[in-house]
Amino acid sequence: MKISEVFILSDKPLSAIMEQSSYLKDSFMAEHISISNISKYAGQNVTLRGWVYNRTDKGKLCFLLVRDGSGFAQCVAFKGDLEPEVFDKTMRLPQESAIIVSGLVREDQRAPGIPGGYELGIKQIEIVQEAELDYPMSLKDHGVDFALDHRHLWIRMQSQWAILRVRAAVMSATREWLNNNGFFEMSTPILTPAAAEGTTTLFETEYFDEGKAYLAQTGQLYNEANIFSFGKVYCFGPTFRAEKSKTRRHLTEFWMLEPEIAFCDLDQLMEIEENMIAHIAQTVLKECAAELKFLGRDASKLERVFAPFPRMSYDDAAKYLIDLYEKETDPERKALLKFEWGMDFGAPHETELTKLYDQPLFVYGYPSAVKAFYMEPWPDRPEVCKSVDLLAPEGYGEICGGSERISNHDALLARIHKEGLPEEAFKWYLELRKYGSVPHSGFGMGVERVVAWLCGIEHIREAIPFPRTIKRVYP
RNA sequence: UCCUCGAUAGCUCAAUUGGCAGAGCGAGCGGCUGUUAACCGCUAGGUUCCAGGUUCGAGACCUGGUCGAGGAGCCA
Repeated sequence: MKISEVFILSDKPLSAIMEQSSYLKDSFMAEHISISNISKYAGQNVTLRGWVYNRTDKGKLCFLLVRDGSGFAQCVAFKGDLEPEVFDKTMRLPQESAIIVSGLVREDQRAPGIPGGYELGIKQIEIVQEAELDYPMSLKDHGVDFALDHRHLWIRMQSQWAILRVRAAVMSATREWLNNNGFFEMSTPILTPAAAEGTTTLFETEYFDEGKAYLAQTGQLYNEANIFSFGKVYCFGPTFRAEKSKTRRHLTEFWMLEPEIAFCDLDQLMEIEENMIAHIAQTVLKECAAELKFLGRDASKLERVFAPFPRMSYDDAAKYLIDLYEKETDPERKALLKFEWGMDFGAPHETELTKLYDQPLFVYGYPSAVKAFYMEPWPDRPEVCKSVDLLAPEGYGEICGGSERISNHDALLARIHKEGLPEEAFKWYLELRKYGSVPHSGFGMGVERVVAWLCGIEHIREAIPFPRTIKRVYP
């Protein structure tokens, strides 16, 4: 069968497109497939629907790299196989044109793509829309500012496609593990009346006649209410921080997972964290092998991510860091590594600690002074609290932060007073400690940081479809 | 808020001591039956971020500003 026709539909109404599409189906009878499954169709005629990612024409031969959302596949047109006007049109297809292309799938090691190794010999091509010629995102390098200004187009590029597919897998694996382990997803409010930890880092908005409302920077306090009804819960949504942080690890809007568990102490919390993180890493390794390979990620580094993770007390970490600081001779590095007991870790400190292991590292028992007011004090050491941070290897830093919460009413009230927080705002939160209070714990996981770590990318702004930074709310 | 760096063609960048504004990619035209960010030839494409200053002469030097990046602090 040799059918060679080009339909140019861009100026026609949708009904006309539908009509001609169904005509095509009848006339060609090729199954619509996803590129991700192309290897199953070797030797068969199929139809792909997608966009021209790249085109290379070579005289009587034309290669189209077509993407369809599920992957990237090479489609090859030979001049001798097609009507002259069809071949000519194919040769001139601009990047990003939308097409429906049919032909024979064949195995060929030379064929690029994701997954690659298979290509489609074009028999018929339908142009849904011929893209305009001034597509800004050429396949060469781009600067950060230009790329972010064109984020709506940048996400079409292979690297961004791969990263955001990993992100989706991370989110799905996270929910999968929690749902399979007795957790219930609870949506906590995004518009909130007050800060959990002070008001300097909140986005503020007018709320009718009620004064100010603030975009949530955590759902934790609400989840502490939820556990007394559901036992084990999590919230998973956007979180907002108005901090003027300008680093590769910060966004003003990021996605945070926050599990909260009743009858759970710090040790049990760490077990939950390491099992969940290991599940996420192993799922991504399995389901996103092609994406990680494209990104050049060393998969062996992730294969080691199995529970249990190493644990280190803050005291031991501090000892190690102070020793490191004292031995450092380079004045510039010495200034960065400056450390004494009681300080919170900076990024350079985290990096040094994670160099010690090729697994994520738990550091527990931080000084209460550098942590939030609701964290349970260590027994007999009130200057330290039952908190734990999980630091990702290879310098990716803190991916989870959690703690056992104060369950005693009077102890919590005392902390609220000590921090100078308005008692009235925490009335309901304190009330949870009056009716069946139990030891409980929870943590927050920054999705973009986990994605950046798993993908091995430099900056978390690429780990979310439309990043919001201190200098950017467009597009 | 602080420190450091940057802004030149649609994009990525170069331009020696202050002396004619350049290349690659992208776009257009032509050539090529296996390209992997193809290659070869030709064509088009510039308010060198803005304002002022020094100079015979400024992309470069000086002053002020705008925008951006990296980092610190803070945090996930």
